[in-house]
Amino acid sequence: MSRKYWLMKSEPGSFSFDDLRASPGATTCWEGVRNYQSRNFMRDDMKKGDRVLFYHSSCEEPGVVGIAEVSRDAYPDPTAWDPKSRYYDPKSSPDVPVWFMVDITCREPFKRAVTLQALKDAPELSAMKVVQKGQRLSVQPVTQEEFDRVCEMGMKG
DNA sequence: GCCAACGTTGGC
DNA sequence: GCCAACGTTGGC
Repeated sequence: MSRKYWLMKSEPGSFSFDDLRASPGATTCWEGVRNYQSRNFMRDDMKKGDRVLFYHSSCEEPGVVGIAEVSRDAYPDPTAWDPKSRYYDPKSSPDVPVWFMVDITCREPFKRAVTLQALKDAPELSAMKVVQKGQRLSVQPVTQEEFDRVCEMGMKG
């Protein structure tokens, strides 16, 4: 089974790529996704070893800032059944979990962020969901070609 | 802060 | 099953 490629959004004000690097083992659980399509991608299609473009959203300069890797297959998100969590959702329970998460681990920061504008300016990336208007998925698939191209852009001096 | 686009909810 | 109301996302 071949490796797959993803883009995952995070607001740097709540969890940035630097936060990921500073986490124990440079690893975090991707808690709090409460969208069915994004959940399905994580639960059904993401596998350990898949590569991730880490994207900063809702910030001064939105864009891809580094590479991460899926380090654990999907498992139930326990914040969904914690009434004190901001991600609490009474639809989910330990017996019948509704929401799932994966773990991701930092691989490599980009030398230079690949801004949303730069993504939009690259004709070969025009099919990426992140450049399309009204596309709000926080977890989205990208092709290997798109992944490689974004890495190239982020790694050039 | 604004607002367009989208997803979810709930009345009917 | 329809659809209006509402909440959220996220760029600007």
